[in-house]
Amino acid sequence: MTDASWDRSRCSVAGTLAVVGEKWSLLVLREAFLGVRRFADLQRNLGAPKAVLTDRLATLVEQGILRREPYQADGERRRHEYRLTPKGVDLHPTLVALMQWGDKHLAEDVAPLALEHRDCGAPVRLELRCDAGHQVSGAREVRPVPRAIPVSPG
Amino acid sequence: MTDASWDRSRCSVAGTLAVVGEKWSLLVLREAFLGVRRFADLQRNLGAPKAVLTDRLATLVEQGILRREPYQADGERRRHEYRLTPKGVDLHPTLVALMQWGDKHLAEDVAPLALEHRDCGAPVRLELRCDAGHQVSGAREVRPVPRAIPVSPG
DNA sequence: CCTCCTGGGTTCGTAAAGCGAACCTTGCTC
DNA sequence: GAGCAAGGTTCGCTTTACGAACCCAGGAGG
Repeated sequence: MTDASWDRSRCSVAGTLAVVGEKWSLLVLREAFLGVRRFADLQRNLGAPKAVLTDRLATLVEQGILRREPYQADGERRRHEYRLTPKGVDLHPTLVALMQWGDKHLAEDVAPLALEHRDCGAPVRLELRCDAGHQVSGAREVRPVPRAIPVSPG
Repeated sequence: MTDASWDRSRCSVAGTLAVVGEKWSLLVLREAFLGVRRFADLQRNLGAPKAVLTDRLATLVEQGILRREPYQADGERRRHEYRLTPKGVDLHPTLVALMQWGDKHLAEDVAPLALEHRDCGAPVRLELRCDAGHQVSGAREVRPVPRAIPVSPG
């Protein structure tokens, strides 16, 4: 029972999923990180229904994860594109985490997309570290500590 | 157009989301990482409908993320509990990433759950690093490099 | 023995979300 | 002024989520 004694209703995992946990949301953000910004390109790359995509984009804009910016291509009408805000950029590790898991457990041959450090070209990966500088090798080395509104102690 | 030129259908992000992207799946895993293993506890903590929970658990077991293990409590009937497999444990960074984002962007006062290094008690966080040992400060320092089946070059 | 209780489900009917196809609108080119 | 394309909206259908009710096994208690 010990580990159940904190208030799930304000859990950050749940909160984040409430914002980006719907179908397509994270895939839209994947595209955003790949530099895709226009509705039609998103729609083509994702294969999502337009209505759903419209709705997801609106939600992400509303949440401050994307922003809608006007742009003007040569000899074309004024349109707008969707770009990541800093708040959206902060979701990068989440996507990397999902990608790394898929690369390890789903890839049939080789990972379809590599991430490399722009400065040195070396492959990039996510790591857990503590503030004392130790690398944390796995989940078992991490202790979750509830902070808010503990169940009234006996 | 450059960044759109690889095969999304085998994207690891999409693949991972296909496995754990449904509603409740990641929250079930959150509970698993907190040590919750029994159906009734999961149901109580999550507030998910039983039918959905049953279905998610079955999917996660099928996918090799959880395993169903028999156990026997004192003076009770033989039941089974759900435990993370190594494949499931590998989803830890994903949950940490979601949590960190929520802690930063949704928390009203203080993060409801802290993670600390079991050995030294220091707070733990996710970091991007390259194999050359550099810390990668943000998404902009990462270059995505498609590897599979590029569009036939002109 | 019969009933209650509890964990772990299944079965329902309804409400919401996702879906593809069709349609609309704006403003460009021809 | 016809055609086209981006970026949507609308529509009807299918799938999924939902909560409430029910079921089943087995130990406890009378």
